[in-house]
Amino acid sequence: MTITEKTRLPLSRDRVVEAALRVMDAEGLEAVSMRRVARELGVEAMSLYHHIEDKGDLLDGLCSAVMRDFRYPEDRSDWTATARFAANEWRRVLKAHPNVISVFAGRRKPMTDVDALGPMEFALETIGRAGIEGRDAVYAFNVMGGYIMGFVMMEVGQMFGAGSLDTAYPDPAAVAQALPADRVPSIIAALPHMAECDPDAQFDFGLELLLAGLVTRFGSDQA
Amino acid sequence: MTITEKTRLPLSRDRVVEAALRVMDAEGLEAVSMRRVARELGVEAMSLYHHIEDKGDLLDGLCSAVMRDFRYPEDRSDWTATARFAANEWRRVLKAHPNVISVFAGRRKPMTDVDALGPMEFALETIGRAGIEGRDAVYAFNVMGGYIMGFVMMEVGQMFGAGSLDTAYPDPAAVAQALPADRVPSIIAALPHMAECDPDAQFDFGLELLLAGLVTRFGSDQA
DNA sequence: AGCTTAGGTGTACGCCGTAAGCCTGTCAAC
DNA sequence: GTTGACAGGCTTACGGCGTACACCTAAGCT
Repeated sequence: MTITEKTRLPLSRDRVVEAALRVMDAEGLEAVSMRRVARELGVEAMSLYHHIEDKGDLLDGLCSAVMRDFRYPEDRSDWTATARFAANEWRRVLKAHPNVISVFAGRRKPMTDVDALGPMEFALETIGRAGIEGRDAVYAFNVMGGYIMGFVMMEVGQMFGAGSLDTAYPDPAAVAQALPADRVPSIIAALPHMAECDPDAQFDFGLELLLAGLVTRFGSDQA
Repeated sequence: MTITEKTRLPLSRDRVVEAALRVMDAEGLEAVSMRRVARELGVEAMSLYHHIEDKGDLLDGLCSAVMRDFRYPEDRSDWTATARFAANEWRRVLKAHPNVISVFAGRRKPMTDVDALGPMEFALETIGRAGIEGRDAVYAFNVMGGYIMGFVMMEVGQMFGAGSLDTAYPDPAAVAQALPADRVPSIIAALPHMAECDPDAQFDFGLELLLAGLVTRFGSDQA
């Protein structure tokens, strides 16, 4: 189909997903509706269905698009360094689109898109390079993956008081105000430290704990 | 208000939240609408607004209700045992309502309900008993909490092929079918092990890694 | 020239959250 | 005992949602 006198780019699955990503980043996940995404493209809602199955398919596309930003290192000689890199990269792509974690959380089926699976393949490959195989590899993957996903989820959600991103931490004093002071003394005591903590350092802290645990459990041979 | 001739229980926030929980467990999160919950109670949608602020408030109530199932141990003498207990309990309450993890993931503000905060208070208290204080306590909490949340999220989502719950694992052969075989060899190799793995054992595996890491980092005094 | 088809549009249906107002039964104040 | 406030139900209505279905147009074939 040639471009009409309006000189409008033709739609495509990628363009639709990109537009949805923009809407999600700018206005939140609940703003991602067929009509809103279509408007973003100067088009009617029903036109999107020529390029995606349905809304679920669009959300799957969002997950894949986010994962496609994952960068792979050239040097993979040291597996712990590679694992560190992968973990940080995973967190980076998730935090680049803070609302996408809700989409992942809402999924009830395995991914099949090869773009979305690339990072997982890379992670398993790295685990294999560490000499961790079979059942142990799955253990290692789920432990690391769970940690990363959960950490980001708590981080972007400011779920238990500690947030990050560009939105500042909630003021500890204000949060404490909203709490029944005598019932949750340990939380109150922790609040100021939540505000002052560097989330990157926290993430690294747990990451090193897990990596060290994996190393002592499985040795540290490289390939 | 006395009970009318229809002998219907009066509504209350707790009854509304309970009904919503039932709907969510039976029909999924997207079925939790004002009208559906009202129908569950034999009532009209607008009646709910006399007991909850709005839908967001209802979802907050779901989170609190789930956390209220958290059981606390009597014996807290050994802090690692207590931490293990708390982690397992946290996972248990989340898995008892597999869709609630999406609600948590969608939250963008700290919790203030004391019922929902009880487990967090308990966790921080336990961490304190381990002699971990201040900034370190926040680190430990976020690391453990992130791990638990993320593990459950991946577990109930069957996100990367490995699921659990009563729904059986996806057949590894069938999943492999849907994959571009040559592009993701490590995933293909891991699939059968995902199917055969015990998720409880996986969870414990990572949990022990983290606990051991915390112990070596901070010593193991008890209180 | 005529056919197929890809890719856009418009209309319509049954959901959704919720604002606004109404109706009735309870209960405290008089 | 009457009255007035009000708690807690109900009804209606509005705008937005996902999407089924029918339609239109123009490109690319034979």
